[in-house]
Amino acid sequence: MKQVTKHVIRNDLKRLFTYRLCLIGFKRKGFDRIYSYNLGEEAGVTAEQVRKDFSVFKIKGNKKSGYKINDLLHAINEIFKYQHNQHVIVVGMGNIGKALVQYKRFILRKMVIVASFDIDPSKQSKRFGIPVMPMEMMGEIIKKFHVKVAILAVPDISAQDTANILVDQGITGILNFAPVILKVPDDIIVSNINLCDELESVIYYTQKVM
Amino acid sequence: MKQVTKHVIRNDLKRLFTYRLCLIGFKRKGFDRIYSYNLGEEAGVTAEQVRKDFSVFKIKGNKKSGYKINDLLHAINEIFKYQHNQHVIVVGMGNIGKALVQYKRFILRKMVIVASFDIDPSKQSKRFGIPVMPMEMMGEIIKKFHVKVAILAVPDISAQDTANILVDQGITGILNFAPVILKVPDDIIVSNINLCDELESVIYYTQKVM
DNA sequence: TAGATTGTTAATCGATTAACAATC
DNA sequence: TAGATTGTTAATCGATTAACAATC
Repeated sequence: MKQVTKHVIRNDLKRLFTYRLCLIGFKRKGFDRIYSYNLGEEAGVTAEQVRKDFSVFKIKGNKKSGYKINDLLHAINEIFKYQHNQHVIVVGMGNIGKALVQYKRFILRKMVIVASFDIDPSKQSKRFGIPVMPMEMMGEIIKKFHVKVAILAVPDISAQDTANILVDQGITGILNFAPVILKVPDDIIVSNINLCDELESVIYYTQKVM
Repeated sequence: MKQVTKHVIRNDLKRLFTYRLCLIGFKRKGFDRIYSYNLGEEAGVTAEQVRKDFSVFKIKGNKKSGYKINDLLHAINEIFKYQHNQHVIVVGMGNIGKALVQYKRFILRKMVIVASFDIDPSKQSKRFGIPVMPMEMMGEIIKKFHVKVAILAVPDISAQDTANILVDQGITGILNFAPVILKVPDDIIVSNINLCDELESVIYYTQKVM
């Protein structure tokens, strides 16, 4: 029943995020329209890739004058509109957890952290804009705020146990910072961020003579 | 001259990190030897993938009795040995920067943060085990500690300017947390971690009926 | 209209998986 | 030895790129 999940961000979705970032940049610089060639160059992909991606997501341009930046931004936001104002919880208030509850950009992207949890009672007294609660209150909060997604930032030894609790309480998506391959039912989405792996990779490539 | 870089973690390298994690787990459970099948199952890939990866990195097993866990761990560590005890700096001491300088796991993986930097003088008085210095001292520290890799955690508006300074000072690898596509010379390694994109992706897939 | 760009289909490229000989 | 597993080559699959007709 429990199964290893693989890594979820599809490449085309990731590129869509990148395009949005670039489009906001172009707009800020005063551009109104854009060609697949310009956007591709900025985003670090080919023009064909850009057109192909838009084609997959049914985003249309104009055969002569390219794409209107506002239309593209609107179309991309439309793809993600159901994700807006979703409630998220953070479990584990160590260094990473604390940073994430205070991370301003989630709000700008309309993702709302409603509560955080930690087993350590001394952390529960502290406040970072949102309350830090004991683990026992998780079920109640998940129900109250219809939370579907949790950020898991507990120590690696307790990661699997905590993930099991989250799934039992109705969480269907986990952004996991613990360096552990979580085993969850296969309808649960897990995405892993391993900061050590990321940093070590960069070091690896800088050391490597290419 | 300046060029957009793409995303650096090669899939096989990423899997190597995953294998290491799994192997440590197996070892802890008392295992001594392992088959490609077991490791694949634990890591969420096929047995063929495991054998292929080991083949690429010239890691040998035994045709009857599989792989010795200690040999595998040793071989994987050998691949990354030149990365050990590399010095790293953190630029930007906001939420993310602060969390990273206090992140214990980097040390366990033999990556050493030697200093951090922030333009805000009020942050420079604070200490998190390592000193927070004014940006002007960056060149000196980079030279003194032979730093090649920087973690970039400044606000998005200053990310490109800061990256330019880093490259000028001799940094060749950047782990970038700012939601910006950095333009750097093409011999510079850039890896991007975009926390909003990661969280939004998880939400996207949980909302999507599949 | 002529030229340039999109949108889509076909070709290519790379990565994963299958097959199987080698061999412990 | 017989059976099982590795290691590598070939086949498949999927993603990216090229080509080009449609069209503004």
